[in-house]
Amino acid sequence: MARSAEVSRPPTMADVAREAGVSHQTVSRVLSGHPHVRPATRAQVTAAVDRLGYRRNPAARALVTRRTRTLGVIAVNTTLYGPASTMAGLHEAARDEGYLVSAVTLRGDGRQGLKDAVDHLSSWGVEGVVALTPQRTTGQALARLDAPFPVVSVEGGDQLGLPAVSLDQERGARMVTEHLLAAGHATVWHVAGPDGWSESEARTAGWRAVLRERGIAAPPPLQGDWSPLSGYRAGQELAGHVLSGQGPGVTAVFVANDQMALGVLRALREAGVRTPERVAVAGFDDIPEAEFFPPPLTTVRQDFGSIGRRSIRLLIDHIEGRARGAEHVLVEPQLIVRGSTRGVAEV
Amino acid sequence: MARSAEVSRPPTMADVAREAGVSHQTVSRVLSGHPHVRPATRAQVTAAVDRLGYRRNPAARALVTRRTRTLGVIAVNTTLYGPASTMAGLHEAARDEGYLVSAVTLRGDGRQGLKDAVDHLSSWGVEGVVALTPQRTTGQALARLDAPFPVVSVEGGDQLGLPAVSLDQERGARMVTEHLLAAGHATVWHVAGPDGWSESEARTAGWRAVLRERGIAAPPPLQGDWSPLSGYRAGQELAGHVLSGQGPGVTAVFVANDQMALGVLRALREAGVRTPERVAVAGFDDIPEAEFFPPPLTTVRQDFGSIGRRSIRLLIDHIEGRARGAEHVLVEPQLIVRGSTRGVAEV
DNA sequence: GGCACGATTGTTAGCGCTCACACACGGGTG
DNA sequence: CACCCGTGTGTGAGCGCTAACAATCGTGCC
Repeated sequence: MARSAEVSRPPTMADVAREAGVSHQTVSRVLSGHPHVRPATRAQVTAAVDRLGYRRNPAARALVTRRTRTLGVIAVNTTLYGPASTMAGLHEAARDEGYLVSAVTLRGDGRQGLKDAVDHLSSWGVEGVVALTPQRTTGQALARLDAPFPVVSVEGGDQLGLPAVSLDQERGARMVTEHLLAAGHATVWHVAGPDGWSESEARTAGWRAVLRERGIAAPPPLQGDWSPLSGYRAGQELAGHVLSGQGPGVTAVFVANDQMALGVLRALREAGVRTPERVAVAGFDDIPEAEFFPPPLTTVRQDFGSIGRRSIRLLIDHIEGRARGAEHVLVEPQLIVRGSTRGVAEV
Repeated sequence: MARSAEVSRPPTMADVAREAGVSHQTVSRVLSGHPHVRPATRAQVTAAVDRLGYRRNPAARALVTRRTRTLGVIAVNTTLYGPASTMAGLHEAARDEGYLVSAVTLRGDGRQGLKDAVDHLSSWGVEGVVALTPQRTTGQALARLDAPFPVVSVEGGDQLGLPAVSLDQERGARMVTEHLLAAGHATVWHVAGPDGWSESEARTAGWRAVLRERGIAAPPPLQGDWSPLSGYRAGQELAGHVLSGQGPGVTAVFVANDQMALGVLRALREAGVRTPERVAVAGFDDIPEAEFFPPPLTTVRQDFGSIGRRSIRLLIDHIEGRARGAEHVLVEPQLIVRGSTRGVAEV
């Protein structure tokens, strides 16, 4: 490791060149895998690199190549299972493609928060952004932002004019609804997610479409905010209907996500309404806990990891000029049938 | 927006200088908030910046300042609630301090995977790393890595010789155990997490310490792997003890995390063992679902967000030379008492 | 035997910014 | 009235790297 005694600055390409007895350009060529380098030279350079523990300075590279190989992610609530899993897929794919990913959580609401987030990423020179903006207004704000780099929208709804990736929410909702009808239920009730969320709206739309197609009247949907508590409240209301025996009978409920379904199950249980014997319940997402709910929850699995990976690939295709336009990648949902909709009690 | 017609390259500081009729140095001064600039000049520069939509090139800055203001995070499984929440806190704090954060998930096991992760971050010039490495071996590998930048360990156990942040796991375990004993239970059973995880070991240690202090024999701990399924299996075993009436009576169980507790609850329910009347159950973490478990789960709340924020601050203190050495920041746990350990059934 | 051409290596110029320094100016001080 | 010092601004020199071009050395072919 003996070398000229600078105080303790990391070695530069020139240091390596000197050590290997070649020019700095040759070092650069070896490091970037340029073809026309004699094997012997290459070996010398590699040895010198190892000896000195040299690493290329990314800032200097970025300065001259105008490529930072850095991507940004904008998300709302990354502590939930879905977004967190999507992020994991995102990071993995980006790393495989040789990019760095940095995430920013949206703070404050819509317009300004979004602009701040984009600015933050922008000031670090990201080459593109994946935005997890499930709320309609945020998606629209995003589309209007006109960022100086490609933006891919994930679960951001349809009409944004941006390249997008999402689960086929409507299809998933149809699958659950059809599953419940096939089990002999006369109709299917629905606990919807909050207004203004594209996922929420697509799931409701899918549910409604199936009922319409079969000429079944859709009961008035209840509404929650994705939280278990809101599901609990909706569940209490449903239990009321069951016990009072009024209106179209409540025998099957499609809840727009698993967390709310947990709340619904609790409310039904507290009211003495047995699941699935008296009321069948299904959710959406397939969070890891769903299999252990009382009873195990029938739900629609979203392959969040795959959504993340697809969106990174789409983004990179745009950055590297292999894609243009606003294509929409749809990921297939999968119905997971468990005890909460089976004829037999599991618990 | 009229300006000299380069093809379409983003404006440089020189462009702004020309536009504002000053030198590039003055622009730099304005942008970095240098004091000795006449207000009028400052205004001209700001106006020119706005007019041109100018942004400083981060690569050029980093090249000369030798500061990338980028941090790395290494984590294992970021899809779980705990790590995901910690990450969120981390990102937030870093953004407030003007740093960019990039995360990398560990792939493969211990040594090599860790080295690859560090290399990846390193090649992007991170100035420091926060490592969420709850497994003992990973933590040790990390300590031995001798990275060229500060590393803060989160929940990585004690003896690593690295600056560290963690929840006071042992204290949390003591709180639950004491809570259960105070409710009149003769002893407390334990479903532990997997071997080799510092959190698992600290929780077991806290539980054992309380029993020892009171001269109570510790029942043999069962063991899971954090998953609901493993909790379910442990729960079946416990249910067996309860029903057979053998050995020291099972009336209270401290489960090392909430997800396993969910499995335990299900197993007990299936075996007809009522909670909390017959057996009280407590968990650890306070995941959002815990409040809606059947019954609502008594647990120890970890303030994951705060853990994330503290670790970023600690890391930045090291980077900026305000701290040295291997101090260990402990975050206080909080006991959350719910129906699963109350004398009265909630459900 | 000379020349074209590909393989291999070196030389030169920046990329866009900050730092160190120089310079100009004005008002107080001895 | 010369001098000093603080304020405000400009000039020049790189940071460490890649891209473009230039130079050198063979080798095969006519």
